[in-house]
Amino acid sequence: MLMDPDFLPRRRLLTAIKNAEHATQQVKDAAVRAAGLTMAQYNVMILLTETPGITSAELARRCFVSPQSMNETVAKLEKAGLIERTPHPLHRHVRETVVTPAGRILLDEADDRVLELERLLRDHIPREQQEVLRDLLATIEALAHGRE
Amino acid sequence: MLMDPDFLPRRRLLTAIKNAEHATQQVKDAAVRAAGLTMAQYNVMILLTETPGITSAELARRCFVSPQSMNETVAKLEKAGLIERTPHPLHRHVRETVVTPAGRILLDEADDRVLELERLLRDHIPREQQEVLRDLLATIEALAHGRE
DNA sequence: ATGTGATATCAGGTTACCTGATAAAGAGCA
DNA sequence: TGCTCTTTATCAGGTAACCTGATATCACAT
Repeated sequence: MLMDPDFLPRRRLLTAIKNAEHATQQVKDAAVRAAGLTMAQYNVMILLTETPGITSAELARRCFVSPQSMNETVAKLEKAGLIERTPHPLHRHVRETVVTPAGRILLDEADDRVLELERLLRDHIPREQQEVLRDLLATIEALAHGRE
Repeated sequence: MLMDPDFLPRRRLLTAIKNAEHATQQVKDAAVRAAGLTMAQYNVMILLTETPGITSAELARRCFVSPQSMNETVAKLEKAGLIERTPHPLHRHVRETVVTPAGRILLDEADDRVLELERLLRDHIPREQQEVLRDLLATIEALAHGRE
């Protein structure tokens, strides 16, 4: 059963995306782990830095994981004192989540190393190409989400 | 502690890559799971289709995982009858791995659905842009691998 | 013949997911 | 008021995919 050679795995956009992501993920993982965090924890804290005070349920939605899964990550971060969860003034069983100063220190340590990679990429890719890449990846993300 | 707004998470190439990969991965995962395979199994079988007869150790190297980890995946595929491992004629404790006809059927079933996504992407991205994207992602992969 | 290196594989452990089941509280409505 | 619907949070149990460490085996070069 012959396959169109233009659709062989090594010619696929999906393969190129997976490979690039996997390679960058490995570097990020080492950076994050060096600060004593896991990737899941790092991702949550990054989100909390951008939009402080969101709930665990909201974090789950933004990360496209189940609330239960996010709850696990958040519970571990809380026990480690890296985030704080305070009851919402109106809706008391809802808990607003923020990064603590201690968490911020670890996050910065991890993110500094991640940013080294980001800068490396930008130093090797012309600015206009960076825009093209961002656009293409956003298009792809949207197309994929439309398939779920 | 203020951050250069151009390096905020939502402006990062690394974020764009992660998001696109995650979205496509979800679709692929559903496709693969519908055929009764896991992503790890699918990836191994795809590699075996491109280069039949390679060893578990070689598969591990190409997937950037430990030999032990790959051994697990391969053992499960073998037990399910989806791959076959025959002793190398010269080096008898080395086992050459190939996809069985039964495995091929499941793989094709999974890959048909994955190719639907690949085609969707290509239908929405001009051909020249596809080349640009492949090049950029290959560059990024190489840069990241250089950092390990 | 002997040590080096590669392959294979067992054992044990972690992380990040998942589904299912509950509890608790606010929101909308009869 | 009381009742149902939805959302949030969380416990319990389970799985896939990784990891490190320890062994056994065998080819090969010194």
